[in-house]
Amino acid sequence: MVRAMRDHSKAVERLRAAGLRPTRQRVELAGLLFKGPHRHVTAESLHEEASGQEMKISLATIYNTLHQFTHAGLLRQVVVDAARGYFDTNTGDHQHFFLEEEGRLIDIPGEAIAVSGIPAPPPGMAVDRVDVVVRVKRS
Amino acid sequence: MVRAMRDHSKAVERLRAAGLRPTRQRVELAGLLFKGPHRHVTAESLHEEASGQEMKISLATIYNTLHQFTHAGLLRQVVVDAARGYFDTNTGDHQHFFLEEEGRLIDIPGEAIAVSGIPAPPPGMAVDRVDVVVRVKRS
DNA sequence: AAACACACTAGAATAATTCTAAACTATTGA
DNA sequence: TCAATAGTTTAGAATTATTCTAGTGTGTTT
Repeated sequence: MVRAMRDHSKAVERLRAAGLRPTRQRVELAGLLFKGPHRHVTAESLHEEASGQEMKISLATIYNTLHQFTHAGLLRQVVVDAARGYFDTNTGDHQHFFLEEEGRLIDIPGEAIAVSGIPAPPPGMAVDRVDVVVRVKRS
Repeated sequence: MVRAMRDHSKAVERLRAAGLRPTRQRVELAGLLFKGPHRHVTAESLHEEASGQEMKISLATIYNTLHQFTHAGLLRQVVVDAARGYFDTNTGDHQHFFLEEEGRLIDIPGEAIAVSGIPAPPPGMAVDRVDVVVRVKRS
């Protein structure tokens, strides 16, 4: 009970800090996403997970929420596969292995990897973010 | 006429070398894709271009052909944006700037950029390819 | 507790892509 | 040269992921 309260209020705080109203749906999804270790989800996978835990949240809300969380910097979107957006709870500096056959992502810590020699962006443009995807296959 | 013949037979050679039958559609698309300097296309953009030049090629064939060319190593697919696959005629070692507002790609030469410190892939897996996308925005 | 702005939802709509099955065409070998 | 055949193209339907719409519900502020 105490524990449940703590988790819940942590999610509420997190949402408030991000300028998002702590609605029931957002709090529940934040619970799933940020309770444990970092993870990668798709809208569909998160929706199934929530439904499996008797949370009543529409798929449209999952999409909205994932994008809102992303805008707020709580998630980061990783694009590896046309037509499938993965959202990562780890927004820190890191990159990914992408297992092509399985469609699965594995983190590569930011300290491990370095990209050097990026040319100056076109005039008037600034680097927003550098994504590295290391595609791997069964050998 | 002589020139046209030469271009045409180069495309045919290229396709034969890749193990693809030089059908009318494939030859025409190869003409568009490989005639000039390297370029980035989507299925839709290539279809419009072909249609604009009175080539009668269905969109389904454009999709098939882009994927066949990609398997054959004639193109490389760049994934930057969920739900939009860009195909690049430059299959050599290079990376991309992605202009987020415009949805446009700009090449970064392979010599310029270097990725170091990639950890060993999971056991039984081998690196297929490393993609770097430098996302830029108006500053 | 009322009022307001914002959020949620089901279901329709959209967009990109893939599938299907019938019609066509390049290649092969007689 | 001309079938046979194996691979290719096509229109249109189907699928998949995602976004939109507009009506209902809820958190916040006073």
